[in-house]
Amino acid sequence: MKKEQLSNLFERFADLLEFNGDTPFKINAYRRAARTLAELDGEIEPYWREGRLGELAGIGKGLQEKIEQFLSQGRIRQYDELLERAPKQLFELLSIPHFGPKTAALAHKELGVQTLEDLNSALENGSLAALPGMGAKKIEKIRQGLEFRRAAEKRISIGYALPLAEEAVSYLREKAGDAVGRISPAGSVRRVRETVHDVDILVETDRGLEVIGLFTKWPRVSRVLGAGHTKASVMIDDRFQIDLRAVKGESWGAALQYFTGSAAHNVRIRELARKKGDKVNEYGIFAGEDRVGGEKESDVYSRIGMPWIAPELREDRGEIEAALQDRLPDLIEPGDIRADLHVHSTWSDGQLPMEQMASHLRERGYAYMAFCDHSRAAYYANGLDPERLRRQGEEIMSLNERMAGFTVLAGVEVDILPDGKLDLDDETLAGLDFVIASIHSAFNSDPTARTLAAMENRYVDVIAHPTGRLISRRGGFEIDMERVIEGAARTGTALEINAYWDRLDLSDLNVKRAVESGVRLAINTDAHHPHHLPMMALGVGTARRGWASARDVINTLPLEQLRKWQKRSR
DNA sequence: GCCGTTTTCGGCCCGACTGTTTTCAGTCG
Repeated sequence: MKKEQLSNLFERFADLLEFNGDTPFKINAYRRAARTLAELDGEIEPYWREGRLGELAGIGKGLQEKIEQFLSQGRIRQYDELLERAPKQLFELLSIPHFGPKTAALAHKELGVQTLEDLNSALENGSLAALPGMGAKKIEKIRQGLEFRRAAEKRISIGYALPLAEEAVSYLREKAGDAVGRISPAGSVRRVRETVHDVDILVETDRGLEVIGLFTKWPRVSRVLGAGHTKASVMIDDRFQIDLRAVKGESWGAALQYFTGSAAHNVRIRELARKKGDKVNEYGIFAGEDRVGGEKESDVYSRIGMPWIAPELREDRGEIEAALQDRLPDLIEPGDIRADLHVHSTWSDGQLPMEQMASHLRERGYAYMAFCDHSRAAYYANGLDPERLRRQGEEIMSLNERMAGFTVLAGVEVDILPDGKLDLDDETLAGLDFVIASIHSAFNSDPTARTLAAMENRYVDVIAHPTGRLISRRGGFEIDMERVIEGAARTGTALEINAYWDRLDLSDLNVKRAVESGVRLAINTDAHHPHHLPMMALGVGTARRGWASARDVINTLPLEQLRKWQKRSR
């Protein structure tokens, strides 16, 4: 993917410029262009061929020329020249906390530091400490930063971060009592990004020092990195950072808006405010010296003439334009979900028998659910053949007689085989209430064609985890999502947002594409244990990040309407 | 390097914290 290569190239270009002490605005221009490219719908080449590169946000004459150079020659001369003169591992060095471009340039110029190993030596032999401006504490921070960089290579899943944030909020609410008012997660956790690098919590209080003191004594805190009267940073399990910020009530809304981000969204918001002659910062909205708002988050938006924007949309992916034109989507809410349509039991690799599992789902307030255990090709998961499926169906019938006001559908997660056929015949599928199809093997045998073939089957209601990615382990198979979305729209098959923390598949961007094409979605937990059921919130969050409404999602439908929606009844 | 209903030049979001600075630079979010 050329656009991804270019996006990475521009990010590194910005690092190089920063290392060389170039102007910050120029550096930002490169980073903005990198972002535009990363989030571009479709390929970059057509823009080049049709001379439309200049239409892209933040791509002017100079960057256009660089993109053309890259696309025609595979490289950018100026970049190569900068790279030539920079330390060998510049990008690795710059990723070390507290070791920024200025310090890197100094260490390179004075000590010839080229690599992480060089830096380690310069720390060990005291030569870095001997440089001007390098005191003992700064050296210690860099040493810890280097250690941290080696330990924490990857980001943390939202599946871990969101519950942790909620736990921190509960702790504060309980311990701080009437010292605190409103408390909320902020940052990428509040935006429900699939991975985050820390958790931000905002608390309303007039007694900052006291509340922050309490927070640093939370038993889950393993280390306090810093604590003042407006902010504390702590580590959980020595590997995960939480930042707490204390603000006064009059600033609550402005602060919540500011600390929720994203950075790109906030830059746009502040620009708009400035054009109206206002100044927005984390303390409020100001016209000259006068405070004109900031107590409520919506103040920030209403002041610049737009409705409040849901946190999940705040990525500068068109939400600001939509808000200005009053065409923000009517986003799906957690309470819209009436069913979980992808749940496993001990009939395959689930950990609880159906009756217990079904009780947990009913307790969550759903009206119905579907057991979709694996089919026989998933032998590792004790997959079901037609005979065992028939017996499971009988058990579900008797289960339904005992479950008042709650319906259990007999379903299956049928494997899409390497040749594109399904692992069960149509007669068996016709005997079930609900059918999910998915790829679990042979990821390299044309997953696009196999998925398209599966969608042609009139009994297949949903394609589960369409890209097969595991966020912490693999990127997913090479699937042409554009064609899959077209196929789903044509055949009337839903695509799953698998809410399991390591999948979140479809991703937010793919959800947005699907919604724009009129494809229906199904948000399911793929639960193998009741502990997995709360992850529905991650799926709904991902749907919201993809601009989905309740009407885009089939498991918001009452059961009779779900049945009418199915292909088999059309 | 980008961009324009103040502008084709002169802006570009803005503040906290830390350390080593005796007045501010670097880093971070």
